[in-house]
Amino acid sequence: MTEEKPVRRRHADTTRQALIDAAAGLFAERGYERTTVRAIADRAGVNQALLFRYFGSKTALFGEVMANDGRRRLRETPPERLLESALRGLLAPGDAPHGDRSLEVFLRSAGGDDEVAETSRSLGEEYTRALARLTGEEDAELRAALVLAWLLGIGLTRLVVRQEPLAGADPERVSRLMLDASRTLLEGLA
Amino acid sequence: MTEEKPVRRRHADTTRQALIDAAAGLFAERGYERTTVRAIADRAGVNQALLFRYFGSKTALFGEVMANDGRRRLRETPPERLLESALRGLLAPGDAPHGDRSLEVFLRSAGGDDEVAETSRSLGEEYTRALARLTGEEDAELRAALVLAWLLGIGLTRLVVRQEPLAGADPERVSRLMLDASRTLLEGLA
DNA sequence: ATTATCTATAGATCTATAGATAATGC
DNA sequence: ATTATCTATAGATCTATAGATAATGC
Repeated sequence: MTEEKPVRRRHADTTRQALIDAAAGLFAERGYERTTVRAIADRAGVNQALLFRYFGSKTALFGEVMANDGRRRLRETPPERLLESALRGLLAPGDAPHGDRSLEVFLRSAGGDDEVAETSRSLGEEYTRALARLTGEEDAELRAALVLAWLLGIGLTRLVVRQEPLAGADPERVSRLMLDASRTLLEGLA
Repeated sequence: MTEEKPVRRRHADTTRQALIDAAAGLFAERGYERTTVRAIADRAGVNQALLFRYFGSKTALFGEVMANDGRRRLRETPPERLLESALRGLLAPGDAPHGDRSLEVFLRSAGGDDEVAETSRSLGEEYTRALARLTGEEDAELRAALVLAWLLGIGLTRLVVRQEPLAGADPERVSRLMLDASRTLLEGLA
């Protein structure tokens, strides 16, 4: 019942980070468009005017979130484990090991704002390049892009649209089916 | 330079259909959220108040569009050609044979309104059931759902996010890679 | 007389800004 | 004195409605 007002020193960097964290969470839960600057500020426990003071605009904050959090998995995961890591992140968002929810943000924000789409596109292209390193086929990038598209489609169906039977399926079974077929595709056996 | 004011009799059914057609086009181009009721009315050449008179609300019009146009491909295409037809529709929206752009609408509207997501979900589940008829595997529906997810992911990457190299890839090559791998998956060989 | 259509506007958002207030550091 | 924070509000949307106007059918 007590107001959870964390003892927050007046410190710009702390506030900035609180806004980034709040935005990252809300963008992942609702997507860019459905998240209001006021909701972000409320979750961060500060006034919404500060969002504009520190980031200038809502789209700029989105870019900051993607630049900060969004590439963590790409940095920390070796390419050969990237696909599995990303897939598990989408199938069981609860137990995310590094808390990179950027693919969720991507999926929930894709349809909207142009500047947002641009930011999302460049993240996707980085994933594609990383996955393309796994295969020596001459059309490596296209095959990698198809595998990434599959990953995104599964996330879209399961998380965003919540469409059965994928939404309720066992993560292990989904992973096995998808990863096996992807490996075949990347290795040029199909 | 002349105003294209089609000679339109005052006829409720005609106006209703004009609104549905205009909405179908705009939803496919921009998605539900980014399409305003005013834009729909303008394209239909009527006043925006009529949209509410005939459909009650913007979400209700969305439902009407999906019910009308959205299931045309499902009705007219035999299951064994459904996947290829839908894929080609997404890869080359220009030469759509029956003008069913409901999957585009689906992709561009997925992240938004809850009622819209509900409508989209049920369309997706119909596709899944149709595709599941192609395989006798015990997990037919899950395999079909994975194939549909792939289709949606390709559409999302190519049409909505416009991410390379998929956005600019040759439709034939994409089709071949995707359909071959899907066939393997549906037939339980993978 | 009926009903299709339009005008005008309410009411609810939402992003962004200008300027006041309050907390820190020298 | 500086700067982090908040108050108050402008200005731009957007959906939806109430009520006036105009075209059709008997």
